[in-house]
Order: sequence, then structure tokens, then C-alpha cells
Amino acid sequence: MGTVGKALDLLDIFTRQRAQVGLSEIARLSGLNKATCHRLLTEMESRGLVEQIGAAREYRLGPAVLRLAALRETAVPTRDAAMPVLQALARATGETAHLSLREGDKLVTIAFAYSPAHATKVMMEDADILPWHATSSGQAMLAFLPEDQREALIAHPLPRLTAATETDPDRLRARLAEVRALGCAETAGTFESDAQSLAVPLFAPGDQVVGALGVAVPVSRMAPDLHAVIRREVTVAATEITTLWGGQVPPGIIALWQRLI
Amino acid sequence: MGTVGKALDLLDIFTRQRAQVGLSEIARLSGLNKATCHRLLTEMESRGLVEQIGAAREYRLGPAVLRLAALRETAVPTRDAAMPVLQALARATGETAHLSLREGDKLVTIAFAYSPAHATKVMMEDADILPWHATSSGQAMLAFLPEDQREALIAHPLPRLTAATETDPDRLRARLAEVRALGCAETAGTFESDAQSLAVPLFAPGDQVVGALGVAVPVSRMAPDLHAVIRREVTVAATEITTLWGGQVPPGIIALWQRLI
DNA sequence: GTTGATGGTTCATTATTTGAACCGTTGGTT
DNA sequence: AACCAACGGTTCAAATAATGAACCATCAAC
Repeated sequence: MGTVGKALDLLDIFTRQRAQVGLSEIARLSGLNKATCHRLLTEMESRGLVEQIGAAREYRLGPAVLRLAALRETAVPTRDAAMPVLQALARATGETAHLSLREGDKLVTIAFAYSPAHATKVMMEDADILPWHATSSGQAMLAFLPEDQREALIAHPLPRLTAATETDPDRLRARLAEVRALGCAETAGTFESDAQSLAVPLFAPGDQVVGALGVAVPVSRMAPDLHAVIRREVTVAATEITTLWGGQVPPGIIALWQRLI
Repeated sequence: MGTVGKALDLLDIFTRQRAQVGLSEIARLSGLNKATCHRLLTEMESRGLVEQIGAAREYRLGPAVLRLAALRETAVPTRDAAMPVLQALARATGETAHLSLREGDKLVTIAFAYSPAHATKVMMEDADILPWHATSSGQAMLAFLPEDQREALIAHPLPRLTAATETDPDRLRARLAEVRALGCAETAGTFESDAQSLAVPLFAPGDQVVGALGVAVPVSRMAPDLHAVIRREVTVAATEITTLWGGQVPPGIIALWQRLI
């Protein structure tokens, strides 16, 4: 791995639970030498990608990421374009809608919207990293990814997150075949035991799957009619978002979705 | 300069006008060897910081910047926290309010808000890079920066952007001393000839200047009473934002602002 | 005052980065 | 159809930058 990769990997040290980290701990967490970390961080700091704060001189993500994100959004209005649709989806279903994008080998939630309809709802956070095998969004994407990429993503052991999590690769493959035949993925209690969700893939120009759109519901509230509403609304919203992104839903998928409704 | 710095500098190639760039042109623009660029870009691509698209295999900023920005915002709610205040400021003044942050040696606009009050207004864009010497935001920050940092930022030749731009370093220093004595900066036609603006510094916890808050007005509309309204509203808004950021306006500045009103 | 943790620095050793020249492909021109 | 120029991408000896054990200064706890 090159030096740049090591530097960029340091950025993944920062999470919501651990927003700022000291030099020694970064070295510990990354497995790199303290001097190396220091040099990499200093170099990233000079470009504003990280910054150092407080008396403890801890590091955290810097303001440059805001500028880059703003630039990316004006060039490729992914989040901003999808946001209103996401809010409409939350309103129409009365549940939590969320949008995730593939980022290398990670599946990252980049936007979500709540509905005010119920006091209990599935809560989400921006920049959450979702497990591929245990979420409907992950399964929806996996199912429509080219086989080699799919296999690469499920090559690692599949952790058991709840009692319902599928951890057997072959049974997961069978599950993904069903998803592919159906056009949408559903999971119940596989990621968090009291949440259930339904997701469909999202396509960029060129018919590549780049993300997934999902609706998450507390298991206690799921019922056949809500289920039907969600299936209808999520496919409509996915079509809309795909169009806003300048892509088009592949004809095969449209056919599947029409059968779903 | 280290390898990481070179890689990160490549990110600055991407601008709003030039959102996606091919390999050869990146090499040309950066002055680096094509093979070097390729390796750096590939490494950044593997981390999602850039992505490659289309038949021409051009590069652009990748989805990882969205995740990092979301993470930064949850850790340090800079933009999200300031946004409502910015909108209120635009409404109260009837003009365009904008917020810029210092990022190394750059001054970057990270948020703005328009007022619906008038058909003509000063337009802005996210991620715009502002010249230090020719904008009120730049001057407001420079004036309250420690001397060594100020001098470093005005060490380069000061380009003449309009007929009114101050290009003489010594006269700029005198101008900044006035700003420091006044507590706010004003420019008229120094950046764009038909825009006039007023800005005040913003402070992070620790009394460091980290940005500026400004209001921009078409020159044709500026009048003494609007001027007074803007001075009042912008200082109120700046106090609010500084508080939201967990900092406090230094007592000296508060005194200056009270005299302004 | 000792201990152990922190952030940061040094510099000989080592491994990575570098770039001229190369390949294969594409798209336009003669 | 032959040619050319520009593209993205690759190669490998030479040049350069990264590395890390040991170091320093500082701080807080005991």
C-alpha cells in the first residue's frame, strides 16, 4: 500500500463515537509508527483535511472536507437532489427513509428522512456504515452488482449481528438470487432486532448500481397494508431519484417493480 | 513536499468550472508526471476520494467526501448550526448573507443565503475561494489574525481584480488597522465592481478567528439606512453563530460592535 | 521526585516514488 | 486505408522520500 493510502486510511479513524483522537492513539489504532502518523497528519493538516484542536492537540476532520463535499454536490448533485424525494418517501410511508451509497467496499448512509407520523421510529445517522449482508440496502445492492464485485464484498466472514442474521455465504447467495428475481430486498431483525426494512437498488447513468434506497420500520408496526404502501412508494421514489441523477432504471427492473405493486 | 501533499493538491484541480478532468490534463495542470498522477489518483480512488467516470475515464471528486463532510458536521456542526442564522440575516437585511472559513491559506465560502426581497441580488456559490485582500470577509479575518499569519497571507502580490482593488501591501495594512479599530470591514467594488459588502470576523472557542460573516449588496441599492441595518444585523448574527460554535466574542470586539450600532 | 503518559523530533536505513519511454486504443485528417 | 496525435495506462532503473527506534520536553498523578 502506498503512502497516500496510509494517510487516507487515517481518516477512517474518525467516527461519530470518536470524533477527535490524539496522536498516540491514532498510531495505536492504525498500527503505524507514531512518527509516521505525525508526518501524515501534519501533511493532511496543511491541506485542511484534518485539524488540531485544544490543549491536548487532538486531531479531527478539518474544514476542507466541507469544501470538497460542496464541490462534489455542485458537480454531482447526489444528496441535495435526492433529499426532497427522500422526505416525500418518509411522509408517504410514515416511516424512516434512507439512502446509502457504495464507497469502495463500504456501504455508507448519506441521507435519511423521518416521518412525524409516529413517536417510535427507526433512527439513523449520517455517515453510518452498513453491513452488506445484514441490511436490506446492502442486499439490494449486492444482488444487482456484477458477480465478481458481489463475491469480493461477501468474501469475508459474515458477522452475526442478531439472532436472525444470515451468516452462511451460500444461503446469502440464494437470498440474493431471490432479491434479484424480485427487484427488492427485505430484512427483518437481521441488523437490529427490532427493525425491519425494505430496499431497492439505485442506478447511475450507465446502468451501474451505485446505492440503495430503503424504508425502515419498527417490527411492531409492520402489517400487510403498510408493506404494500412501502413497496409502491419506494419503487416510485427510486425511479425518481435515478432520473434526477441522470440515469434510468433498467427495463428489467421496471418490469419487476411493476409486478411488485 | 511529501507524496501525500501532492496527492491532496490534485484535489484542488477540481473546481466548479472544471468538475471532471482527464489524466493527461491533471498531469499538465499539476506539473506532475502522468505516471505519478495516475498512481496518486488510483490510490485516492481506492478510498473513494475521487472516482472515474464515463468512456473518457475522467476523474472527479468521489462519494467519500460526502461521508467525511457528514462526519465533520456531526462532530463540529459548523455549517448546519450557522445556516438558520444565515437565513435570518438574509431575511432581516433583504440582501445576500454569506459565511466563509479559513482553510490554510484559502478563504472558502461554505454557506450563503439569499433574500427574496429583491429581484437583483449578489449571487454566490458554495466552495468559492475568495481573495483575502479584495473582499470584506477577507479583510475582516486578516485584521484579527495574529500578525505573522496575516503577513504570510498578504506576502504574495495582490492582484488587481477591479479598478477599486487595493494592491499596495502597505495601504492594505493601513486599511486592516482601520478594520481592527472599527470591528468590521467594508469594501465597495473591490472584488466585483457592482457589489459592495460588509463583514465581521467569527471566533472559535479559544478566541481564534476562524471565519467571517458578511452581507453583500448591489452597489446601486446601498443607502445609509440599509447600511445601518446591515451593521446591526450582521454583528447580532455573528454573536449568535460564535455562541452556537461554543465560542464567545472577545470583550474588545463586543465593545467595538456596540459602538457600531 | 518519580513514574508513565502525552505530543513531537531526529537521522541512518530502507523502501517507495519518480519519470522517460513505452504500449494499445481512439478519433479525426489526409 | 494509412497516418497522426492525443488519450489512458504501464514499465523499471535511478532518485528520492518514507520509515521507526530512540530520543526530548511536558504534563498529571501519586
